[in-house]
Amino acid sequence: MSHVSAPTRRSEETRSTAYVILGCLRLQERKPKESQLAGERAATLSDVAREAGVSLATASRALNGSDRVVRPELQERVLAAANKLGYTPNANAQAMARGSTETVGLLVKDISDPYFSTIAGGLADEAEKHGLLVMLCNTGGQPEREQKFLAALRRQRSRAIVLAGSDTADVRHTSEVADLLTSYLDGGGRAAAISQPRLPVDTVVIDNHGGAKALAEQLVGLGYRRAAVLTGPEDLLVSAERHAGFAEGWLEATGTAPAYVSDEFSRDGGRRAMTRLLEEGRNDGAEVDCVFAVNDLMAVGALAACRQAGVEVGPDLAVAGFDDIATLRDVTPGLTTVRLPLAEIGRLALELVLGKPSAELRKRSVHGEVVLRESTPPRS
Amino acid sequence: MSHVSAPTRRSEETRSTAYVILGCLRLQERKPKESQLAGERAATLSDVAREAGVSLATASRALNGSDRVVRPELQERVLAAANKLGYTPNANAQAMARGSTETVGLLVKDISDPYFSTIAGGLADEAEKHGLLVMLCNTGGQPEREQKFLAALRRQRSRAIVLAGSDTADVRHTSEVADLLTSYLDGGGRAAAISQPRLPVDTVVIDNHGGAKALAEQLVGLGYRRAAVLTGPEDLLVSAERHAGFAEGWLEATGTAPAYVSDEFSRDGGRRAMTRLLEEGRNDGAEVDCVFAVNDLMAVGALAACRQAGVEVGPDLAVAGFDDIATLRDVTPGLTTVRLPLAEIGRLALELVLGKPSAELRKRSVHGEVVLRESTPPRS
DNA sequence: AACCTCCGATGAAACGATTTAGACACGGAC
DNA sequence: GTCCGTGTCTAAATCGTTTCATCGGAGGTT
Repeated sequence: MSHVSAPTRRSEETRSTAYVILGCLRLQERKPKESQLAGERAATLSDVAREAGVSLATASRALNGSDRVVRPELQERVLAAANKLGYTPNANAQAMARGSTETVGLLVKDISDPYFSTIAGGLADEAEKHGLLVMLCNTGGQPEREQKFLAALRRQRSRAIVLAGSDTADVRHTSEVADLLTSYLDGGGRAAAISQPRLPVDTVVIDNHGGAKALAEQLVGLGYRRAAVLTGPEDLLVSAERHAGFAEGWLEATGTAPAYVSDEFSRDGGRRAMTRLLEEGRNDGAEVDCVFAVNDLMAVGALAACRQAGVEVGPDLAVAGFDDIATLRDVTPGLTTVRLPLAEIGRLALELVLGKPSAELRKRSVHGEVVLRESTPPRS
Repeated sequence: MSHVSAPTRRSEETRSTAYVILGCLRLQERKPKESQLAGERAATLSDVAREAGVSLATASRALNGSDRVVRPELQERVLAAANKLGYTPNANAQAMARGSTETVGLLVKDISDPYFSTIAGGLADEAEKHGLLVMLCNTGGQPEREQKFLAALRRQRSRAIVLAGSDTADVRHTSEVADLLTSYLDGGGRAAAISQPRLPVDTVVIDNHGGAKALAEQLVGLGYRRAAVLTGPEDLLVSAERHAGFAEGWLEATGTAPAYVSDEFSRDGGRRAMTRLLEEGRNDGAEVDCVFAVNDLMAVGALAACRQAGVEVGPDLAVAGFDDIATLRDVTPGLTTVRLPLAEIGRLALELVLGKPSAELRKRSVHGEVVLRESTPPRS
């Protein structure tokens, strides 16, 4: 077989490697139906047992060596047979027989948001270490979807669930989620939440309040005196906590409370809020020297608004954010923010949810670290 | 029951809603072991059937009404029984009996990379519409991990697999992946790839070459004459394609080939490459007026390097990227780039993999759109 | 030689669904 | 009165593993 470039010349023995030679791998001739009808169904454990000339039980033990009491010689024969037949255990059957799976569910509001994707990355890495698979559930912040996913994960008999999602003050929804969760827990599942302290499960608590407060103190230390906060929707807990923390710090340090404007918890929300803030400031003359956006995305929107309005961030006006999103570390001017170890948070959440269960709710606190950059220079 | 604030007063009937009244929901008293031993195991379909006074078969039909031939009255009785017992179908058992699952696997190199997370977002949304769950596999670009995940997805009898991952010229690895994939396909699975044309499966082809070429043409049109390309590792296909496309366009338009520097396919790689480029330029006097980084992350790194070196991007030097990552749309100066409909690509990949199988390989092309911003002003 | 112990392997019963083939009752047509 | 559909429901087989009793035999004690 000289060159394999003529697809017609390809024979059976070439199936595994020959087509690699081509720049573009070719699909070998599949016969979608025939192969199944021809009794070529996936090899099962009984097939392996028969091939090796042992019983089902022995084959099972030899393969997953649970309570390894199988003669080495037999073990080898079974392994060889499995290999020869291309045996792949059926995880669903295993799950049924064992009564537990190797799957954990992860609920996020929006995986394309770097906040969540970074958490997901950390969690996925940790999961891989434990040999677990991650079910990604993108709720889009819709309560129905969140509940649907929760139900689905329960059906799947997921070993554990991590909620990193929408964290609203919607009592009705929260209570329904709590219900689903407790019945899931009753069924032997494990669950943990990230920064949703209202849920009746173990939680990775992010110190939003403290981080924002520390930021406020630093800003006052830099010489700023009149602040405004760009917040998300009122019922979004993260936003509310950060707002409150900042306000508290600011009040304690300056004796005045910061103003605030709220809009969407997104880049565009930040831009709109900032635009409004600038207009109002011009109108009533009560201009601020410093703006805190409750997350980096909003802060970046604010930067854009400033640019458009001809306000130079840094000299004219200080802007700070929260999260320290990696891809945003290069905006100009460098954005002062509160760094959150997001990947670590994901890792921690999985650790928490896999740790041995305890009667009382476990909490694991994570603190942010203020990172000063050029968007908040010392005030002259 | 006036105020429920005293946990001790809580009785059985309050289980579903009462604790919601508290600011912080409380875990109801769980008895981790007892409840299981007390025969309180999850309700099964037989339980429901018994409760409703019908047979297993009827209960099954009534619930998932496949070939609906069950009397409405009975149907209702079954539904009521299921509801009363809090019945949750066991997806694993269903998967076994039906021989198929509701799960699709998604392999990405790094979910915390906005490129992949945006694709994942699009795919997840589409999956939700089809009632499918997404298994997220974060390969970290490690071949062994990729193969492990593929095997795991096969064990799980995933309905389909989408590969959006590492796309290297490593022939050995690619061939092993191809092997795993074909045996998965033989087992009745479906698979598709994103921008990995060497794999023997349906593919969403991203026109990296054309996009980069178009970008080159536009830049020449703006008056640039001496270009350099910041590439990723040589064996990374995306990088190579974009490099080649840009080079081709540039060569055709100016008659000269662009120089290039390669480094990691990341922000830091871009920064290092740019730094080296600037140094070399100063040394041999062959300075460039325009730099194309093969993705936005590298471009942003390049911007940082320029800033540090005191080179003003725009007036002094043009910089362009590729992808149009959403969170990077606000860097300053605005980054010229080639916009890719990433979410759409994820959606498309799922569509492709769920579409009815065909004998020949299906390809779906996606083109980028050049977006000019301030980082590449018209050359005076 | 009879008895007791282990050790290693096996048979068969779960696990929780779906689904096929069969049973039963009821009418209408001849 | 017999025959044949038709419409519902049930019994039982099946899916692929795990695991709990068993059970046969080898080896050591008395």
